Amino acid sequence: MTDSEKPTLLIVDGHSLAFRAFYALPIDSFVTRDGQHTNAIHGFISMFLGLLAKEKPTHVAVAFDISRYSFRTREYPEYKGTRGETPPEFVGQVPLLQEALAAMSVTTITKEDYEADDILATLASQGAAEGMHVLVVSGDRDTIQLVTDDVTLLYPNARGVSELKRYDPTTVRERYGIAPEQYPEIAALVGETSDNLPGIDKVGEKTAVKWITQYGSLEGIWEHIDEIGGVVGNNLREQRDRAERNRRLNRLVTDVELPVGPRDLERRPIDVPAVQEVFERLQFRTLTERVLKIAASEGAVIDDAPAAPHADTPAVRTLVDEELAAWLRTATTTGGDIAMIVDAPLGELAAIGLATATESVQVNWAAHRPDYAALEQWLASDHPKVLADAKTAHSVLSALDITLDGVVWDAKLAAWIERPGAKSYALADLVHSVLGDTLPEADPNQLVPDTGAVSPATSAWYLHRLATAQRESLVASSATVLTDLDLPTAPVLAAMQRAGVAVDRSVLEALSAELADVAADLAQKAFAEIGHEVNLGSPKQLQEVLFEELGMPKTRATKTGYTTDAAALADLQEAHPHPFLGLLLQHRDATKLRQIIETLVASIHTDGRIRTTYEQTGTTTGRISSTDPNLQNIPVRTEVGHRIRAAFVAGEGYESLLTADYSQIEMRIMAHLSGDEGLIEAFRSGEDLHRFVGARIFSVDPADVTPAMRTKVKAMSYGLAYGLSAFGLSKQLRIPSAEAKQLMTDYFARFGAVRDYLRSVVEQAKVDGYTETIFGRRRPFPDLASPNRVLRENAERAALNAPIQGSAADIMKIAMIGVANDLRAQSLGSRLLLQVHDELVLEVAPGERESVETIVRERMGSAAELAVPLDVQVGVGADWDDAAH
DNA sequence: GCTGTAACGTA
DNA sequence: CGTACGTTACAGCT
Repeated sequence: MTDSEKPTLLIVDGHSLAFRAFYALPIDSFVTRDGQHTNAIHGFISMFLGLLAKEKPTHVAVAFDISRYSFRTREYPEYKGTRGETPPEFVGQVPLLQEALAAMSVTTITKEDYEADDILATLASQGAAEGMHVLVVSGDRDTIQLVTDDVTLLYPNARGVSELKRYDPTTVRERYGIAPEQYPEIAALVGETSDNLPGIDKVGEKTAVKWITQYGSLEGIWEHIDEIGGVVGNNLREQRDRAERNRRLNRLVTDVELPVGPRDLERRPIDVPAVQEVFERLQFRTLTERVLKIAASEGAVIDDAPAAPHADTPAVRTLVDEELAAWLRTATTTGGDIAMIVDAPLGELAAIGLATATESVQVNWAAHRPDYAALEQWLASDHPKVLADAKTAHSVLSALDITLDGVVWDAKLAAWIERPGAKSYALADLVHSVLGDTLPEADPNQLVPDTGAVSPATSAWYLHRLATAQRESLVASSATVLTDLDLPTAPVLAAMQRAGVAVDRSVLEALSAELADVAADLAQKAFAEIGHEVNLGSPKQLQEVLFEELGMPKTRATKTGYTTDAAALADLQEAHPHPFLGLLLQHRDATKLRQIIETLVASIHTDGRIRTTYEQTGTTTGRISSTDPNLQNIPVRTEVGHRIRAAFVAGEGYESLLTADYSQIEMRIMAHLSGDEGLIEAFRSGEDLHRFVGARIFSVDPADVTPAMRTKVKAMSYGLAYGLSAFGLSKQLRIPSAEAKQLMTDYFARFGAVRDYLRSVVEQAKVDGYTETIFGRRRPFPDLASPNRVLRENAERAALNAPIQGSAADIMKIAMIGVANDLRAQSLGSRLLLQVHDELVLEVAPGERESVETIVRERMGSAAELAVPLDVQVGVGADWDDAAH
């Protein structure tokens, strides 16, 4: 019989692999709607399916421990005694995993008084004896002893369970320098911390391997025990019983009495309905598909009817004219919210789906049909409406001059507020994760995009159910954030997107051409310095030039080599000056700016305006982001930056641009939240912040604070809210780390409450699992409990920043809502155009400058009542640069 | 054509 | 070993 004809028996230690998966996968990304954690199940099943596909076993079983007590704990009660409590999130996943395996027709085996590894050992030896090839999957090193020519061990590496390392006799010898059956003898001498089995003092792997190699076995060592000298020799003689006890405990039992033998474990067809039921409950989607795929390839019959919409989905009626008016009359008078899907595939309204809890109707939009009066009236009314994406609905409808009011819920915003940072807030994904129903999705490859997808009316019906579930589960503070902050912000953003901002194309084009010349010139000079051409935009080619040809010292490592970023090049220039470096930096600068300008020019609409899209659910902190193009990162710090901003102008029919920004809003929030008397006084005094703080820290008069001192204080202050370390501060300021440390010490000596506050934020977040802004916006931080130090410390810095950045974002939203309301209430023609986190840009209609300035100052200044004033800087000018102060 | 990485623009 | 974003070119993949 050749190897490929041999039956293959796959046996898995369920507990140890599930536990590995538990720590490998983010716990918060795998939770069902009723709070059941599933990350261990998901990770295990995913790994298991991979094994089935790759190894194609003919026989399969998964073994589980029954409890942590076995014959080993009876012999040695401290066995595995160092292991802490099982995490509560892991508890409960094991029975569900066993259910899932049962549905997949996989035999699970347990045995009272034995550990799973003993079951593996027994089945492995029986399987090998019956001529099978055996694959043992376990995260316990003791299973190395099972490896033979017929038994291969698959052992998870440090990265979790996605990759398994294969151990056959050769690889065991390569790794440990001994034969597999000798491994437990090594382990007995060295001990096993995770099992609470101390070994011989001062004996590590090296010594143990040396002795076993020299004397063949533990028995051999005992025979020559008096020949071994030194301290380790003494230790060995004194602690011999430890090694002998360890060896008794780590010997796996190969004759456990089991209800099944290897031949009984032949793979059986997957129970498709059972898999669908269990996986549905676990809210697994991609895994279900993977299992069903396997089932299909094995010939199982699958119910491939179109993904079953919920059994109670009401029939869809398409309404027009009087029918529509009548339906709306009834639906609005019967009370209750109406869910609405605004279907606009290419940004243009195609249909509207409406639903109550029991009915769903559809209005197919046809241009120039006159009879939408009842619908439009209803849309503009305050009858409560539930949406899936309010901002888009406002955009689409306002383009048709249709007013939308009465929006009381937005499923997308609600889902984001509950869980910022989630992968998707698309309706189908929310319906799946919250309700457990699978909405058929449109096939993006199909020419007619709608085919296969549910109708807007049915979507609306699902939306109704989704919103009902969300309203029950969303905590009160989050519901307030939705109602008071984000729902009213949506129409403001929609209007800003629609307005766009006028730009002077010729200014941008001239600047672009100028920069192109500069860049070409710099490139030629740079090439001359090194004697050949090179793609200056390719980090890879640059590394070749810098580190090979020019022989410069290596910089900080990246994944693909060594960094060539601006900071590193500046460092290189100091240590190893070379004209190429300066030319390269200038070239980078010129091409980057030119590229930004080109992107802007390419996005100018025919009316001379640029329109961005604001993402209201794109951040974890509560900020808004801007895409396509991003108008929140237009250069400003350099001379060219100012010239770019000068190209943003007031459009036709408007007299100027007005900019209004909060000065040092994050520092003010820190002063408020920390209650630091010194910082509060700094802001109340009206003195320049950094001068005031510098005077305190360096014990001088404010007038005597030098520019150098001010720079340091400024970097320190700003860095605080980001979790800056002394190391980072010294790096940024290019000062010795001792000086940076001293600076931090002096800072906190004067402003200690700030440090106390930042610490308390992290402490509280560790207790609660989330942070909160002044207005109650939450951000979860699962990684604060991570055993991985890098992950945990990253989370700590993000956590101390979140309430500060998030509160600033909340304040700006309140201000925007207020400004937009006042402009409308006073019937002004001026309008909001841009938001850049702490800055607003408005387009001022003729004669409205003073009114607009008053509104903006008032609304921004009073958006929150803090312990310190909110300072607003206003400027007006013909263009964005001119308007900045 | 898609995806990951490095680099860099803003608050 | 400083938070939050989005965009680009390059490089390597399918």
